[in-house]
Formats: sequence, C-alpha cells, structure tokens
Amino acid sequence: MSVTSNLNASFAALADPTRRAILARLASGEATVMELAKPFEMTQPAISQHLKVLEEAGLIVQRTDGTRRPRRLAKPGIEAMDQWLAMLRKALEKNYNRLDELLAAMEPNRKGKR
Amino acid sequence: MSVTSNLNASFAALADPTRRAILARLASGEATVMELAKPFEMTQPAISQHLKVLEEAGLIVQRTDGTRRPRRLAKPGIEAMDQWLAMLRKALEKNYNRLDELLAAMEPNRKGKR
DNA sequence: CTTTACAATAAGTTAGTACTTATATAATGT
DNA sequence: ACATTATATAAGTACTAACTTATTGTAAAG
Repeated sequence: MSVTSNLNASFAALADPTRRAILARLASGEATVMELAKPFEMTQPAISQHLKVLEEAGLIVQRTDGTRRPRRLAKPGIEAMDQWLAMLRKALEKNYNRLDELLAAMEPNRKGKR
Repeated sequence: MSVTSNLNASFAALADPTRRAILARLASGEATVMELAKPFEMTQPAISQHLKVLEEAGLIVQRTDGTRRPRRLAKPGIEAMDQWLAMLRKALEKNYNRLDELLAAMEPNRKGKR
C-alpha cells in the first residue's frame, strides 16, 4: 500500500502496448479483468499479470465487488511520470535544443568547442 | 526512420535510471559520450549502448564534431510520450476517477476477507 | 452443498536487457 | 606515419519479462 512512485516500474509498465491499452480503457472508467481481457488475444492469467505490473507500478488501484476486482487509474503514479516528463518538455520549450541546433549549424567543418 | 514514434521503445528507454539521468543532463544542453559517462560507475561502452537505445527510441539525436558525437534531446520523440500521457492526465482531471471512487464508496461493503 | 463465474497463483519456456571485457574504427595532434 | 583521444561494436553472461497451461481460491447462484 505504498506510493512508491517508482519511475522505473511506471515507465517499464508503459513500455508494453497491452498495458497501455488497458490504461487507455481505464481512462474512460473502471473495468473488471474480464472486461479488460476481452479485446486481447491473450489468456486471462496474462491480463491478471499485466494488472499486477500496473498496480505495483502505482498506475492503477483495485477495489473488491464480490468476485470481481474492478480497476481504475491511480492519480499519483500517473502524475509522477507526467511531472518527470514535464522537465524534458520545459527544456525543449526553453530552446536549449534550438540553441544546440544553431551551434551545430554554425559548425562548418572542424574546430573544437567546450 | 526519424519519427518512428515508437512508444514501446520510448517508454522502455525511460524505465532505466541511467537513461533518465542522461536525458536530464541533456535537458541543459548537448553533451558528448565522455561527458555523459563521467557521473556513472559504468564503462564507456555501457553508456554508448544506452545512447543507442535512446536514439532508437527517438529521444535523442547526434551530430558529428570530429571524433565526438554530441547528443541532444529529440523533440518529436519526447512529445509523443508526453501526448500519450496527456490522455491519462485529462482522464484524471475529468473526474472519471472520482466518479469511480464514489461508486466504490456506495458499494455495500462486505466483510473483510481473510 | 454443489456448481458456476471471476480472478489469482504456480511453474515452465522463450526472448530480451544490461552489463562486462576485448577489440575495431575514425579523426586529430605531433 | 604513429600515437592519442573519442566512440562504436562484438561476444559472453546473469538477470528479468511476457507469455503459456494447469490449478487454486472465493463469492454468488441454484
């Protein structure tokens, strides 16, 4: 039950297209394992394993409803990734990148810089 | 070739803390392999391999300056991830999540299990 | 109680990742 | 031409990930 905010696990979780599809589905509301499994040509255990990965990454949470365990998105985990990426986005917006490109363009042939 | 927009590879690249550190460093401007390697207790080939992963993921680009290959951030690849995450962020903002929580709270809660 | 539906876990296989050391390539300085 | 500096590639290894089938746990329904 910890908000580990583990960026390693979070980004690794997003690297799998099945898990991204699951999250996309959960973006429109909670869903059970069976509902989540339906679109995929994959067994139920495989989906359960993906859900475990997503939960351990802090990207989803579950509740209990009889034998069902509906999942929904977990805000903190998603925000943690979003904020990390915001850092890169801001760097790009600040034109650091363009400055580098300019320097690269000015570089005619040789000459070291540092 | 350039804008492969490969989210699998992009997110997988971010799952490694060394690669995130490299990107963070590049956020403040371009750097060579040696410069990037310095902070790590890791060999140069290891860093070169990480850079290859980042480049194939579309997150950095390189230019040639003599024997040096300074890297810098690649805007399109970073924006692609950012936009994908924006989808989840918006879902959370739209209170889909809160609605689910409300439904969960309304659910007649049964006994704790085991 | 017994069956059914939903979901988790176990064990095994295959493929991929993240390093290492050793070596190759390529531009620069002398 | 040779040595130096900067980087890439190759090969090997240990670890991890993503599936599968088989089985188990648990609540609801008959």
